[in-house]
Amino acid sequence: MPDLVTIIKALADENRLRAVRALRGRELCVCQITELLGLAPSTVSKHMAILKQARLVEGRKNGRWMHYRLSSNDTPTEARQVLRWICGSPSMNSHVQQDDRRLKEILKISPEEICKRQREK
Amino acid sequence: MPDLVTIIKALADENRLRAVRALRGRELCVCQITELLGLAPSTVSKHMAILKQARLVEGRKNGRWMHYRLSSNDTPTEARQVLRWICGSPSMNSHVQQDDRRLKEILKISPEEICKRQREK
DNA sequence: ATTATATTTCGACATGTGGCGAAATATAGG
DNA sequence: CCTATATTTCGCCACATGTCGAAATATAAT
Repeated sequence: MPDLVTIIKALADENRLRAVRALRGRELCVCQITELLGLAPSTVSKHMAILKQARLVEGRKNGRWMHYRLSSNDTPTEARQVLRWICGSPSMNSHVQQDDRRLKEILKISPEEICKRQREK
Repeated sequence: MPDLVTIIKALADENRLRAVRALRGRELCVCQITELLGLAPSTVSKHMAILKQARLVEGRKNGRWMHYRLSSNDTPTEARQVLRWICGSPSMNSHVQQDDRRLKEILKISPEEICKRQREK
């Protein structure tokens, strides 16, 4: 249903690309992505909605937490191809290596702890 | 040199996508693309400049005519992959089939004739 | 040289987009 | 039921982007 332009527009933003890349091989909840990108939760929520509308990611609600993952079966062929392309692309942008490192740290602590810290700021 | 975001942003526009698709397997001059897209020449020129900066197309000047083609050797790997993807994607947008038809008509007449007609409007 | 003309650059404008904070929503836990 | 809280929606703002027409540029033709 979402055509090629919708998919490409969804990916034509640095932060959304970083989010997509962070979702390789795992689910992340909004607060984790927020922590990685350093944006307001409302902004991250909007970004994820755009990715979801393009069928690039899927959401799964678990209690108060919303988990996002790269979409799999449901995905149009175009989207799946481009996801492989983006996740495989080594020189995506200047954040790649730093994001990988930061994400490793983020995954060490629980989402609860992340939210708590974010509240305190 | 142009990173992934630059390339994707260059493609995140309906008219630029149509232009790229029209360039499969052939060169086109600005007036031909202008005729296809139905935009002002200055607008088309700007679009082509954006595609060129992302190294998705190359320009060749021949007299007063500027010919654009999909870039080949010079292209970064990312760009070449995504070009294949876009040109191969069947359900790109609602214009695909109509564009293919119109382009066939446009190629029948000479660029000189196209420019003449455009001047008269 | 002067004129014609294909393209690009420039200036202006309307619209789209990314960002935040505040308010709304939904759910867990007392 | 009431409070706490993770996320989303809404309203707003600054800035980017697509578009055009006019002016500038470069080249062909007379």
